Amino acid sequence: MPPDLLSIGEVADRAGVAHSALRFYESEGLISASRSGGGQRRYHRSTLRRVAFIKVAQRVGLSLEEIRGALASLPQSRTPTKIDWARLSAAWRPRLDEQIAVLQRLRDELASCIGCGCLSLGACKLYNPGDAAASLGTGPRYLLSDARPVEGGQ
Amino acid sequence: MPPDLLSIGEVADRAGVAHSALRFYESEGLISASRSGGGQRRYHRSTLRRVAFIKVAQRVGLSLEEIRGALASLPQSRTPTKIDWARLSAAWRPRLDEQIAVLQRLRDELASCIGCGCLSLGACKLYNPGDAAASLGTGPRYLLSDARPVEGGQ
DNA sequence: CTATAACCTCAACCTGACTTTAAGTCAAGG
DNA sequence: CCTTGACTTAAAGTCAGGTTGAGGTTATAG
Repeated sequence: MPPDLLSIGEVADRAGVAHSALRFYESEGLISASRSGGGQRRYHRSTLRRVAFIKVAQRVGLSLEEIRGALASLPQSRTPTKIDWARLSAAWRPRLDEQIAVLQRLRDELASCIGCGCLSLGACKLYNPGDAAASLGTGPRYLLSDARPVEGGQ
Repeated sequence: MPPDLLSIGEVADRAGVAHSALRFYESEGLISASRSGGGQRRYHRSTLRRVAFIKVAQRVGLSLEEIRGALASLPQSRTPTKIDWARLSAAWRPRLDEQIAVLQRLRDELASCIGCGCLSLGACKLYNPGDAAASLGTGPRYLLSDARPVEGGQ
């Protein structure tokens, strides 16, 4: 194996994603790889960080398409630096703030609604369509499973 | 039309959901309807509240399966009262609290990570797998679109 | 009585993020 | 050389939460 190049199995193990996911990311233009003589994928070490970025971005709620856009804004001419990555992830902050605010609003509405006992289509804010921030997306929701205790700030 | 019974179009209009969604909910056992002589659906008025409940529960992040479970705990012998509905939705509060806490933790980790500049697979909490509360689910995410301003508590 | 709007069923399709399967190839140890 | 595990491709499958379409029926206004 050429120096400093990783097989798909190594990247999968180290980054904690499935082989199939790496191939899928490649097909979606999120990562890339050179090939060995026999046609096997060989990843640059920086791919590890790229994949890690993808995973964190997903936690924040970005779609793969948005992540692709973010990754495309990285410099192509050189391996991205810490500063490049920090710039990208700093952009997530307002997004998280907004997600939190949406949930807090919902919680508050729920509290006042249970308090007043209305729960009616006409009068109740909860039933008010128009807050299109409603959906948390389709698909399986493991949102609340296995949430880690706070265990003290970093 | 028999008194106090609603057609699917009326329910769809008043509850703000598509006809197809109502049929789908019925197929999933979330709502039910009697039939007219010609086989058209006739909904009891309480179906409006039931559908409203489904929509709010979805905002909170419950799957249709969970919602079906919650609805199944309602009394079958009588039309549910405000108190019945309030009891169900009160159970959402801790769930929302937890969702908010998860996002706040993520935001805090992000902040410290940008501050320290690490963003590395080994050292960075952000890249730490094990917080399985990661996913917000697959599918389209309109989480942040059209978030309503707070406009004063109810 | 007729036009037409509203309704019916059933099957197929959609999105997103992957995983699974089938059938075959490559790499490394013994 | 042979075996075994890691790898290759392409296509199909999965899940949730519906939507869309075809082909046909019912309800109601005029």
